[in-house]
Amino acid sequence: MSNDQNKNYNPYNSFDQNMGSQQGFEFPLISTSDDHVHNYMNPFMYNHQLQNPNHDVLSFTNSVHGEMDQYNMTNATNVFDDSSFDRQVINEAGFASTTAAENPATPNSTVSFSSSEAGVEEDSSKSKKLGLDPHDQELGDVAGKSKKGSTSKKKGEKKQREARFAFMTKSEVDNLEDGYRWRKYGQKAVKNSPFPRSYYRCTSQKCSVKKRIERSFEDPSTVITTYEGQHNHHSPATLRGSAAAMLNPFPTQDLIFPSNNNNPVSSNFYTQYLINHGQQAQELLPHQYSSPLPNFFSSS
DNA sequence: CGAGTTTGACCTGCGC
DNA sequence: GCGCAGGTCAAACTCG
Repeated sequence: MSNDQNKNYNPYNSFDQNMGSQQGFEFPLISTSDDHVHNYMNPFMYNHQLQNPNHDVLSFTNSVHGEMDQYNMTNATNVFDDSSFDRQVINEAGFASTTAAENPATPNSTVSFSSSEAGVEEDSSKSKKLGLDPHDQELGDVAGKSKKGSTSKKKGEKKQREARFAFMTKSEVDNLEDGYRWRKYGQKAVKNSPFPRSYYRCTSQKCSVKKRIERSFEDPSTVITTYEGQHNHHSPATLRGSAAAMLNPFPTQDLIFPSNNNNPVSSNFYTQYLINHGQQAQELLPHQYSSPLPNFFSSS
């Protein structure tokens, strides 16, 4: 994909054309019309993950770095204000991400969405255009590199990226409770945004999971959280008896997914999950999202 | 006193 | 090569 093409690339278009119809699902949020602009790849990720368990999940929600226009996501605020959108917990999106991260078939994960699939470029320079940064090519080197400049990466070696998953929540609180303990290790001002980006690492030893939290400059009430890597341990909250935290590595509060009143099933992750697992859909409160337990949540 | 946060310096990659 | 931006380090600091 050329730069110009990349610039105008809309993942929703691509998915709609290349993936959605093939898989027999309807995802009403995958739309490029101004009235249905969504910064959620989650149903995409979810469905894609079901069909392609070997693929990592990436989200385009990194495109907050002044690049939203490229994806026609400028109406994010309207999305959140739209009463036709449901609010659901992250479970489904979470396991969609974690499936790839924990799938033993992918010891060294690679970028999932090639241009032939969804138009996501693996090339680091193009990734940057998408709001992805080249540092994310790195895998496993938790500390990155020493301050002295030494690096575990040999010269010319291509860094590999940890599985990443980003999503947006509408919340006054930046750091959403997700059952894990995090240590903040940095904060940076974000270009073109009045809101800083905070960097967190999982406090558990030998766990390389990181997350970044920043507020959308377009919708200050929206928090963008990006998880990177996979926990190699259970949630500390497990020990405290939090069922939700046991099963869900992602925040359970106020996560927003678009829904479609005309087709609530297709837009409901949980329901879709149940359907795909031959179970009856039912309404659940966030704290009830404890069953079924996706087996890929269990640590190996 | 340990755990977590703050913050300026440093490192790296990329575009020009 | 230089400047910029993102990401990380680590000493100093805060808090319970």
